[in-house]
Amino acid sequence: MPKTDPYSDELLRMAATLYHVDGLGQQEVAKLVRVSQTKISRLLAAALERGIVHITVDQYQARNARLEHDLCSRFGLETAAVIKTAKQAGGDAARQTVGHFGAPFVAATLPKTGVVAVGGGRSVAEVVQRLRTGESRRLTVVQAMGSIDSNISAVDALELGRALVKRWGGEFLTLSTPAFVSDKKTRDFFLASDQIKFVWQRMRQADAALVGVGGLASSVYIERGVLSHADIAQLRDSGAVGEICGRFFDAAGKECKSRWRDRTISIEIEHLKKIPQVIGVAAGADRAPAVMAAMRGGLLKSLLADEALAVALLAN
Amino acid sequence: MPKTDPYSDELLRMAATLYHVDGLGQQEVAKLVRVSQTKISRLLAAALERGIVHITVDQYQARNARLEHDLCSRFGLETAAVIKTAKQAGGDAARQTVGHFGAPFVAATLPKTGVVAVGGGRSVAEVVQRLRTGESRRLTVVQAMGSIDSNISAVDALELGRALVKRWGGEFLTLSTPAFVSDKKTRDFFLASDQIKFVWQRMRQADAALVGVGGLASSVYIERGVLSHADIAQLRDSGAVGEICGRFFDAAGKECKSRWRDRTISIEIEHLKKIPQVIGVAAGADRAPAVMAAMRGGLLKSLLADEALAVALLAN
DNA sequence: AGTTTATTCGCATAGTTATTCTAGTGACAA
DNA sequence: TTGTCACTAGAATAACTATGCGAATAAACT
Repeated sequence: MPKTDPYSDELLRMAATLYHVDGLGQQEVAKLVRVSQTKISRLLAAALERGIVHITVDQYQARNARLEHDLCSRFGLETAAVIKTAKQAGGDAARQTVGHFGAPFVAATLPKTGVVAVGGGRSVAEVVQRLRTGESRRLTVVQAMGSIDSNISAVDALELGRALVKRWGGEFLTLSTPAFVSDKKTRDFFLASDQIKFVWQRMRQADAALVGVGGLASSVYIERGVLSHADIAQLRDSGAVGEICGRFFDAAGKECKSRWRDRTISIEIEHLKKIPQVIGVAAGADRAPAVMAAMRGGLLKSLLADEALAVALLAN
Repeated sequence: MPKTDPYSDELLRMAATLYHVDGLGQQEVAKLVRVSQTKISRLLAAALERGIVHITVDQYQARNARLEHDLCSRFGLETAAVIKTAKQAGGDAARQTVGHFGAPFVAATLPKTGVVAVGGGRSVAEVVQRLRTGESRRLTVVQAMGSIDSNISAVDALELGRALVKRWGGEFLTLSTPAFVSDKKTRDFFLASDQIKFVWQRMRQADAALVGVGGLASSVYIERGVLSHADIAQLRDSGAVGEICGRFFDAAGKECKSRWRDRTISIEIEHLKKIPQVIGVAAGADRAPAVMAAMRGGLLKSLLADEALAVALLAN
C-alpha cells in the first residue's frame, strides 16, 4: 500500500529537473534544496518510482524471431526462443545472456500449476536464477536427476528446484540420491525406497520439464570429475552425441546402451518423451549435435538457445 | 556533424535495456556484452545522446507566475521572474537557485545586440555564471561600476562583464577604476581620463542593464571591508534603504546625498532610470525595502527575485 | 612501405551515488 | 512524564560510474 509519502511532487520535480535535465550532480542539487546528498538520492529514486521521471529505452528485441520460426518449422518444436548475444560472447557470457532474456520465455511456457520436473545444468541455472520472484504459482517441482557429486553446487537439479519453488512458491520433491551410483544393484536399491518411488511416481505425471541439453565435448561431468575423458570416448563409441539429465542418447535421440545407463538415477529418456511440455536449454554452437538429436528423437517440445546454436542447428 | 558512430543501435539498445530496464549494474552488463565496464559507461552515454534512451521529467514550473503577475501590476514592472526556492533556502542557496532558474529569463530579456551595462553582486554573479554559452550575440558589455577593492573577486562587475562576453561573445569595455575613491577630486581625475570618458559615453547609450539590488543589512560592502558599520549607520541616517552599483538611494528611489556619493565611480541612478531595460536581481526577504524603493523610483524595469522576496514585497 | 594522425580500448583511479547505521523526532499509550 | 514505536535525517562508507591516460590499432598521407 502506498504509505504516506513525505515528499511533495513539487520538490521531486524540482530535484529531478535539476539532476536529469540540467545535469547537475546530486551534491549540487543538494545545495540548492538545502538537504543532504543522501536525501537527493532518495528523492530521485522516489521521483522515478512515482512516475515523475520516466526513463524509456527504444524497444530492444532480444529474440531473433526469424530463427525461432525456422527452428519450429524445421524441427517441429512447439515454441522456441532464440536469444541474441554479443558477437564475441561464448561460454559463460552466452549462457548468462540466454538466461537473462530467456527467463520470461520460460516463465510464460511453464504452466501456472501442476508438476514440473527440473534438471540440472549451467544454462538452466542461469534461467532459474532470473525468474522473477513475486509471481505465485501452485507448482509441484520434482528434482529430475540426482546430485552429481556430494559437493552440491548451484547448478544441480537439487538447488535449481529449491530455487524455483523459492521464487514461485509450491512444493519441492527432492530426489535424495546421487545422480550416478557404482552399480545397477545400488541403483535398484535406491529406486526401491518409498521416498524415491513416490517422487518417481510424480515425475511420471509431470506436466512439464525444464532441462539442459549437454554435449559430449565441454561436458560438465568432466569438469566435475564424474566422468573421465576415457569414459566420454567410450560413450562416443556407443553412439552418444548428447545428454539430458545424465542420460546419454544417440543421433536419433535414442538412449544409448552403456555401462552408465543402469547406474544413473534420473528421469528416463522414455519418460521425458511423454511429458507434454519439455523445454530444453542450451547455448553455444558446439551443442548443435546434441540438441539436434534431442529434437529428432522428440525429447524436446520447446527450445531456449542462443543465436550461435540456432544458426548451427539450421546450417544443416 | 554526426561522425562515424562505431556502435550499432542494436548494441546500444541491448546495453541500455539491461541497464535501465532490467536494472543491472554496468559491471553486470559488461559481462553479458563481453566488454569493459568503461565501455558500457560510454555506450550508455551514446545511447542517451542518440536518443535510444529517453529521460523525461514532468514539467517543473520553476517560476511562480501568480507572484510575477502581481509584482508587475502592482509595481509597474515590464516583466518579472519569481523563482521558487526550497523552504529552508536562504542566503546562498536562494541566490544560487535564483541564478539557476533565472538565467533563461535574463537571457530572454536582455537584447541580442546593443549595449548592456553590468553591475556586480553575488546574485548577479550566480545568474551570469549560468547563462548558456554557445549562443552568440553582438553585445557591447559595459562595466557599470568600478572594482570594489584591489582584490578582484568573482562577483565584481569586472569579472561578470568578462564572463558575459566570454559566454555570448561581443566586446567588453572595462572601467579600470576602483568603485570608491578617497575624495571627489580623485573621482573627477578618473572621470576626466579619455578611457573612462569613452566608457561613460557608451554607458549612457546602454540599451539594457543587469544589476544587483543591495540592502543596507548584510551588505557585501561590509563583508569586503569597504564600509564599516558606522558608515552604514550614517547612510541609514541620511535615508538610504538600498543600493545599486554602490549608489545608495532612499525609500523614494532618489539617490542619497552622502559623503560617498561624490567618491563613487559607477553608473549614476539618474542614468540608470533612462535605460530602457533594467533587470534588477535580488534574493531574500530582507532585500524588500531596497527593491521596493528601487521600483518606486523607477530604477528597475524588470525584476528577478525569489519567492521570499516577492512575498515580502507584496505583503505591504 | 613508412610515417603521421586519428581513434578506440581498457586500466587505474578520481568522482559520484547508494546504503548502512546511528541518532534524533514526534505520536501515542501508560 | 516517560517509554515505546515508527519513522526520518544525515554522516560514514561501500558500491558504482566516469574520466585521464598510455598502449594499441586503424586510417590517411608521403
